[in-house]
Amino acid sequence: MKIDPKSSADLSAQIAKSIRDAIVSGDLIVDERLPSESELADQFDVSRPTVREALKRLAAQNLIRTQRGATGGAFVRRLDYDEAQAQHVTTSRLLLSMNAVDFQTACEARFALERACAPLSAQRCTPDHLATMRAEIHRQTQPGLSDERFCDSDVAFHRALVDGADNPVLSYQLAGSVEAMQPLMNMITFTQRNRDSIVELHTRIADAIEARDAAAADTALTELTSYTLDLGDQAMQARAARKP
Amino acid sequence: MKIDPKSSADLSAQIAKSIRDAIVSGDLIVDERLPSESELADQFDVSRPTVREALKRLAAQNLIRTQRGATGGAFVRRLDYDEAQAQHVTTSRLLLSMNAVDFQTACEARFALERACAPLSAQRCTPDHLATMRAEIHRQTQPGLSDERFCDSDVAFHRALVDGADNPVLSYQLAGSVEAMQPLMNMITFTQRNRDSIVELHTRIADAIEARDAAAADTALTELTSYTLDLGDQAMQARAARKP
DNA sequence: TTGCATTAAATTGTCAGACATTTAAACTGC
DNA sequence: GCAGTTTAAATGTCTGACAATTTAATGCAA
Repeated sequence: MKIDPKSSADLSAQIAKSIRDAIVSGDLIVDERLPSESELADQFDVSRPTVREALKRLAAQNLIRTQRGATGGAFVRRLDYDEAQAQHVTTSRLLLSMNAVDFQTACEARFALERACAPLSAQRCTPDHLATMRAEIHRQTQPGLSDERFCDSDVAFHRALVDGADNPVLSYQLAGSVEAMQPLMNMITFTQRNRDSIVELHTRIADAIEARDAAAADTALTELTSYTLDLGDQAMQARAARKP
Repeated sequence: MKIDPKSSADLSAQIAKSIRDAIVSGDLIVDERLPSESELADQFDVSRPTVREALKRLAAQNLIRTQRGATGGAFVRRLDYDEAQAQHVTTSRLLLSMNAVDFQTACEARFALERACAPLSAQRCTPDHLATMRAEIHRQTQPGLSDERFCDSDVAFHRALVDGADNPVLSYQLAGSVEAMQPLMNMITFTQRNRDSIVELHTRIADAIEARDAAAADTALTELTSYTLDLGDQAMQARAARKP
């Protein structure tokens, strides 16, 4: 293994890329042990700190894990759904906040994706998922619930809906989208009337899913979309009025 | 700033988390300069190599960029759509390969999501996007096109469809899903008859989008979904027969 | 022979200090 | 005022060392 010496990039970045490529291409398989830091330093003809910086880059991407001790070292790590999803949520949130994505755009994207999995959820949803949805709806009716808790419950409801499609890849993609929007949703003030309307729509969605009625679920989701968009518009206008 | 000394985690991981939290929470804003490595070392009471390992972790997540020279340092980086998307694709691909996600699951997820944006695309698609779709369809009819190139073109076609929805958040989420599936699609051998069928379906989709007919687009996409699933099944069976 | 405590070895984690490289600003001479 | 030079600040890299952790080997006693 050798690194292009005339490349202007950091050595640690080049080394990280080299190892990452080996992992992505399947050249290094899950749980395989990488050479020790000293060996890597020799192979790449750099010092150990440089190798370590490269390994830390990979660790930050959850591509490897390290173990200390005699049989320790760096091992290729199996990326599981939860980790990937957490990464996805973090990245999506940063993307929304750093690029000042407006509420409409994010909301539209979220509900469009959610509608995509509603038919599948109507087909395959288990009693477990339905129970979760009902429980969250009930939580949303409780008096004295803070706006933030209401949003939490809203996310939990929609996660159950998505998970009901029984497709982990879909869940991974969608949960990222739904949870990434939470900070934006948290800017909304939910009046009692708002909550009543949302709870009613959630109930209709749950009923439709339970009845295996994809069309009804789609209709309710569409209404929820426009209702949420309206709420967002009002919140934005209120914000604009406060800070002219 | 100080770090929990009794935590068992790596110092560099703790420092990275501390800085990452500051960025995600908005405490550090885009293009803001972090203290120099020496200053950070003093603040966190660790050595400079340890700080550097932490910074490399953040750099690997595209959260910071570094500049050398007198006015250099580490700066909070604006995460743009392309970068986030590239990250998303990489993560998704690894997730699929490392967890041996089967073709059906990935395919179902992909087309479910794609159907979600077809109505929006039918509403807003520009002549530009349509032209791209037509061009890719034409490319798919060319004789002597390798299976891999055919897949490339397929991805490009669907990207144009997705981008036609004119919602960058949707594009970001979906492109991840579509492109992540490409390695799986590449395992399929496309016969001339297969290609003809796909091209016909693509044409129907493009026609529907051009006619602003969301329902027709949805129908064609549904057919394309089941057709692709069939192709996948055949490919899997062929594989199983070759390697019993 | 078996069981247990001790020791040794390998590996990552951390530190200190040094030098190289790059970049922009300050300075100097004209 | 301008061009070239110097200087200072910052990251990039290297060397060598030591600490902490974990496993394996070793040796001794029952």
